[in-house]
Parts: sequence; C-alpha cells; structure tokens
Amino acid sequence: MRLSRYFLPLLKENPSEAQIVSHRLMLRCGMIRQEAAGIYAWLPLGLRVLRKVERIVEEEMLKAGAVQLLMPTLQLADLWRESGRYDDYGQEMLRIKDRHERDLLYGPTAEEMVTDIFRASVRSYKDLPLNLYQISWKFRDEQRPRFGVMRGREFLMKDAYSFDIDEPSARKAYNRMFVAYLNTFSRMGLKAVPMRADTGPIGGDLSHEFIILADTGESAVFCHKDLVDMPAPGDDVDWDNLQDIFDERTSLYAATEEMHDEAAFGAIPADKQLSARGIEVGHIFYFGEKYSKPMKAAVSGPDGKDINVHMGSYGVGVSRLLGAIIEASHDENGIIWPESVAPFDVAVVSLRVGDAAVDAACEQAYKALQKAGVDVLYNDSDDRPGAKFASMDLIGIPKQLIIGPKGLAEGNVELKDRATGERQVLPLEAALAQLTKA
RNA sequence: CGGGGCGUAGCGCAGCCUGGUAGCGCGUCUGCUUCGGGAGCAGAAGGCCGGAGGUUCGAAUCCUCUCGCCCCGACCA
Repeated sequence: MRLSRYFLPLLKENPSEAQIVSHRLMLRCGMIRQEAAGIYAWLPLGLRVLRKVERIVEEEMLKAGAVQLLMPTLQLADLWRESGRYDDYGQEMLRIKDRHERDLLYGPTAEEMVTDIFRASVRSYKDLPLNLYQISWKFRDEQRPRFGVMRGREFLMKDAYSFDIDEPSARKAYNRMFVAYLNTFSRMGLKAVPMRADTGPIGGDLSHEFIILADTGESAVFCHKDLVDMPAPGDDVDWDNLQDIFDERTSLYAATEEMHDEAAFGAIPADKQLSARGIEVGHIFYFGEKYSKPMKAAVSGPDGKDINVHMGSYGVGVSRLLGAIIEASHDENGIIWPESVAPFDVAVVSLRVGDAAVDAACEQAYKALQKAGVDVLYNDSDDRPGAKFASMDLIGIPKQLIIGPKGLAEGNVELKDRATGERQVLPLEAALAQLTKA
C-alpha cells in the first residue's frame, strides 16, 4: 500500500474526549472515528488490525473443533420470549419494531438463536459434540459507554456455543474453549489470566473470565502471581483430555471482584498475592439445560429417548482486544504492535521523495516485499523525515526500512525495529533478505 | 440512572462574568527555500459560536427549553 494513496487521517494532538492511552492512540492513528457514544467507524488502519485479530481467533477456534457460521444481527423477540430473557434483559437490549409492528431486537448475544438453529437440524446424539460460533457485531445499550472500543455499545464479538449429550462431555467442551482462549490471547502478545467469574444474565454455574492485567482495566481482580506468567498450553495437546491443563490453571486462586473470597486470597503466601485491575477479553460459561429445556432443544439418545442438550457459551471481545493490546504494548511515541496483529509488517520509509536513487531503491524494496507476501506500507508522502519517523512510530509498524540519500550513497539502508528501537545499517539486498525470510 | 463538566474552523483552545464587525495555535491549500527525528518565509481558504424559543436597537456572550458528548459513581462482554 502506498501511503500517498491510502486513507490514514493522523491526529497530531490528543483528542480531548479520550482519557486512556489506547483510546487516544486509536484516534490519533486514524484507526477509528466516533460516530455516537460507544459507536465507532473503523477506518482502514483499524480495520486491518481488527481483521488480523479475527483471523487468529478463527484459527484457534478451528483447532479446538468449533465450526463457524453467521447469524443475523436482528432477532425476533419471540425467540427471546421462549427463554424468558426478553423480559429479563432490561434496557441494555436495543428493541426495534418493524413496519408490521413486530418486535425485533439487535442481538446482544445469540444463545436463543443458535439454539433455534440447532434444534431445527440436530436430532441424534451421534451428531454431538457440536460447537457453533460466529464473529459478529453485537449491540448492548450500555448506560455509560467509555474508553473507546473498550466499552462500546456496538462491538465485535466472537461467540461460540457448545452442545453436548451430558455434563461430563460439556465440561470437555468447556475445557477446549478454555485452552483455545489461552492460546488465542498468547498469540496476540497478551498474558491472559483465567479467573472465576460471575455468570450474570447468561446464567449457569461454571464460568471464567479471561483477564488482561492493566492499570486502566475496569475490573478489580485478585490472583496468585504465578498465574500471570504461565505460558499458554500451545497446539500440541490432547483436545479430548484437557482436564489436567484446566486443573493446573484453576487450582491457584484467581477471581474477579464479584467472586472474590478474601479468606482464600489471604491464604496465598503474601509475596504471591496480586491485587490489580484487569480488562476482560473473554468470558466462558457452562449453563447446562438453561436454554435447551425451555426451548426444547433435545436429541435422541442411545436408548431412543429425548435428552435435553447441555450447553455452554464462550465470548471473546474482538474489538475490545485492540484496546487491550494497545494498553499492553505502547510507549511515549505510539503503539508497538505485536507482529501477529500489526496492520502492516513493514514500512518502507522514503526520506527523499523525488530523488532518483531513493525512489528507485524504494520501489525495488516495495515490489520485492509485496512479492514475498509481506504486508508493506510504502511511505511515499512528501513529509520531511522527522515527520515520517514520528508517524511510523505512532502507528507502530514493527519493522521500518528507512531509505535515504545519505545511506544510499554508501550503499546502505537502515532497518529499524519499532519495539526495541534497534537499528541496523546494511545493504538493501541484505535488509530485504531479512524481511522476507520468515 | 444519580452527581459534575463541556459543545466556538478538521483538531486543540481563547473570547462569555461586564452584550457592540469571531480570534489564536496546529492542520489544509498556493508559491519559494528546505529536507536523517513532527522545517522557514510569504499569501489564502475555512465558522448560521450544537439546535429552538425569548430579552434587547443589537446575543457566541443574558434567560428558558432541548439535543449531543465527556468525566466520577452504580451497572455491564
């Protein structure tokens, strides 16, 4: 992508409404634009990151055996009357009437609809276990949206729903999501700690929140310090037998404020007690027959009798994750994107647009990187060098290939690492070899 | 939903108290000179001062009502 043909509306000054660093940086980088309280347009740079985060979520869901579908954002109220939640949900649910005066709602979640889809097509226990998920826009009419995409009213959520024949099988499904979540967040450079959590209006009796520790987090959390740096389990696991991993991660104390037990926390050795704030990026629930029973989602068991399916649901705040990643990875100059979610892998920075040698070297680099499948942003704007350095640092591209007349005269370019600040001076070919070898 | 604050140029703000031709910085456009960490000079464009009523000869400024946004709490992925 040539910057001169791109849409990247950077802000030099901090917008006054943005209080936390991720919100400020997302606005300054031209990733998002607020259209109403808690409602944002995703500008090209923000959308690129959102898509990369989505892709990681999709890949990890696939490994865990979940199947992607896409349900409508508008749902019929009648479906929610079946489960009883139409009246329970309150004003957070955006209610709409169509031209025939039918009650609709903009989905804040989709347990009812996925259960409806399930019960229409699945009749036999032999089709289980099943996990259906989607990544789609949700709307919750929050009383007080804030902090940019961290608490929007409209937000992108991955929501998965598991269907099993009985509780032991459902717990295995729960464990698969538990492990998939640890791997997902780890790939984004985040340290997520699973914590015992309240189930809220989703219902049920087993629930964990995945928390990123950050001073700007909205929740007060308490946990054993050893959980924070515990590495993710990775892909090389037995997906049908994850109980040991689950037990390892849940035997140490970790709870959100609502579930906090001061006595149990106090029993942790003092130097291992961690009381902090956190950002909730994922939340998983097991709730058994809460929906399958009232909505009559049953399958025939081995003995021919109908059995209500045992369900769980599993959410990841995809748009919120962008805020969490930035909170976890930035410095005074801007965002430091982990390579896995960076909007571009490499920025080719021309220090003298119009200089024949510089232009030729930049074009050569741009084409070679594109050909190698590298996401490259070619900064061919006629800004002065200082302005380019500042803006490329601001938007946090992991590698900057800096090409200017002085270096070229000696046969060299400069390769800069955004995270470490480390710079190498080397010939263009060597730099390209490094950038394309991965 | 309780409490507080703010709406003036794309962004950040001053002007309002004490009514009298709407300003500053950044950005944008033109030209010239520049060019390795947010350049300099010269010129230019851009605002029904959130909206509606009212008071007044005259309202960004005073009064009333509205809409929107932000912050603190309560609530929530």
